[in-house]
Amino acid sequence: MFQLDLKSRKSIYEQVMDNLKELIISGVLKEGEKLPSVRELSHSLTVNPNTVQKAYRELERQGYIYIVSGLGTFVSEKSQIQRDTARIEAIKGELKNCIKELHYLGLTDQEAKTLVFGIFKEGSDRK
Amino acid sequence: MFQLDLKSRKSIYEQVMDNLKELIISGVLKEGEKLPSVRELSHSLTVNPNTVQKAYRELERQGYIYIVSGLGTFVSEKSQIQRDTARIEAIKGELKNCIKELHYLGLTDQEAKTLVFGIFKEGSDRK
Amino acid sequence: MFQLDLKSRKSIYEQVMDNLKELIISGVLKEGEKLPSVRELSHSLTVNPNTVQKAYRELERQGYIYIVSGLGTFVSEKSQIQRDTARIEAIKGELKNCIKELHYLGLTDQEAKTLVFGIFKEGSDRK
Amino acid sequence: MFQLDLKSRKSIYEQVMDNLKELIISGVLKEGEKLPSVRELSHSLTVNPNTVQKAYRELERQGYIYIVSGLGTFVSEKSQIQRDTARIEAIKGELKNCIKELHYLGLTDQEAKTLVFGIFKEGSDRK
DNA sequence: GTGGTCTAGACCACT
DNA sequence: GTGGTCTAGACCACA
Repeated sequence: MFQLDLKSRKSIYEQVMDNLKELIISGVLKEGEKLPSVRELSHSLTVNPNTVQKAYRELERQGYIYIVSGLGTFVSEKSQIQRDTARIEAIKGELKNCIKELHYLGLTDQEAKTLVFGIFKEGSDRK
Repeated sequence: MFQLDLKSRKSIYEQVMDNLKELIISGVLKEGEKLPSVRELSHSLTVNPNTVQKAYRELERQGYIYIVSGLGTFVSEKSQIQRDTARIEAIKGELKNCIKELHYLGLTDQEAKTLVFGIFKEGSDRK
Repeated sequence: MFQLDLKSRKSIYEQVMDNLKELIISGVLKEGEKLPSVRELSHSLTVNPNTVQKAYRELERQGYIYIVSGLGTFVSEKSQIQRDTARIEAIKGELKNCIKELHYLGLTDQEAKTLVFGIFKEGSDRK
Repeated sequence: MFQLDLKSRKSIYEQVMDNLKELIISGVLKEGEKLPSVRELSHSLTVNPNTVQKAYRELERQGYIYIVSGLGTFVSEKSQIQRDTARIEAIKGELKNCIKELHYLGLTDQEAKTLVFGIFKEGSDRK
């Protein structure tokens, strides 16, 4: 389904969440579709089931999926996904800091913009 | 000098780092200027000296300050940091993660771009 | 696993680092192999866990090991370290200092060269 | 007389020692010649007198100079300089470790030798 | 005075 | 169980 990077500093459950989010947002996992069971996924990732469960629970909290006890876990309708504006603001803050730091490191405004654009470009190329 | 948010999810030493970096980048702390000693700062923040030291050491590793044992800690010359391509790459990575996360949060590519642009615009307005 | 010399002028965490590096380089600890946990090693060395952790973190920074929070610490693949030109430069610096010091100690350039050659010779003999 | 690098991790008194040693070994400071007084040198280096004094004391211990109370400090006869064989062995150990590490980093024996030679070459070029 | 190392112990998040 | 952070101290070498 996807791969984890143990060497990353990100915790494993976060990586699982991020990967699943990506699959949902990109439409690979469609609305209403059933996710693999905790056991299945934990086995295929060779990861502790608790870790997968934590990822599922957090994704449910954020509205991406819903868990039906005894039946399985399913992708929510798009409209269910809450826009976590607080989180968005936090990220905006981080972005600001990064850009400020780029300036401090000697990049011109233009260079910084080019760098950021490059990231968007990479992203859309990959798709 | 600045305030910490003990309730934040960010660890204290990271907050110390970010605050100091901010002060350096914004020019409040000038090149060559002496930072408060580990003990001073730890006292004024009512935080353990080890915590401040950890922040100082990491900032030194990133090139923002240099530590002279027995003398004190000083802001590096900008020229020391510039051309630090490794650091720029690291920031690029952070930016990537931020942008990825915006997508996760449901923003379209276009919305994310607009948000990032806004940051650049704010920056140039402020000047 | 190994022994520390508390009387040494080297700090404990450096001794831990050097010993582990030696074990990794010599192949006693193989790629991917799990290192003892911080607590285990600190206990078996009768040393504070923080001290071991410091050694582990520095070794991670240098690329020799990688740390997975909650899982353990593992020896990096060699390929991760190779081509680490920054590290090579750092070693070159150390070598320079050593050679400078030999000169300080009164060895002529020729004597120093002979000594260094001897090391290469030993190495190839041992093979 | 010479310059210090505060950003170096070497302690200042060690830098003073090393510089003076270099001047003595290279013959710039000749046998019997008077060294600058602690005050003079500490002033010209803008350094704490205690620091210079510590360097002088240590150099005396190693036989490079001798201190005559009330008169000044002088360069020893060459024959006085003790060959600190223990120290030489220690350095040899460090060199061994460095070279081992170079091998581990993927350098061939030949590449390592070339690198080490380069250092000797630089040194003699500078003279 | 400065930073550097270390101990003994605590609490936390993650696996 | 794992590592990560933090506190409240202590002692050291250096300036």
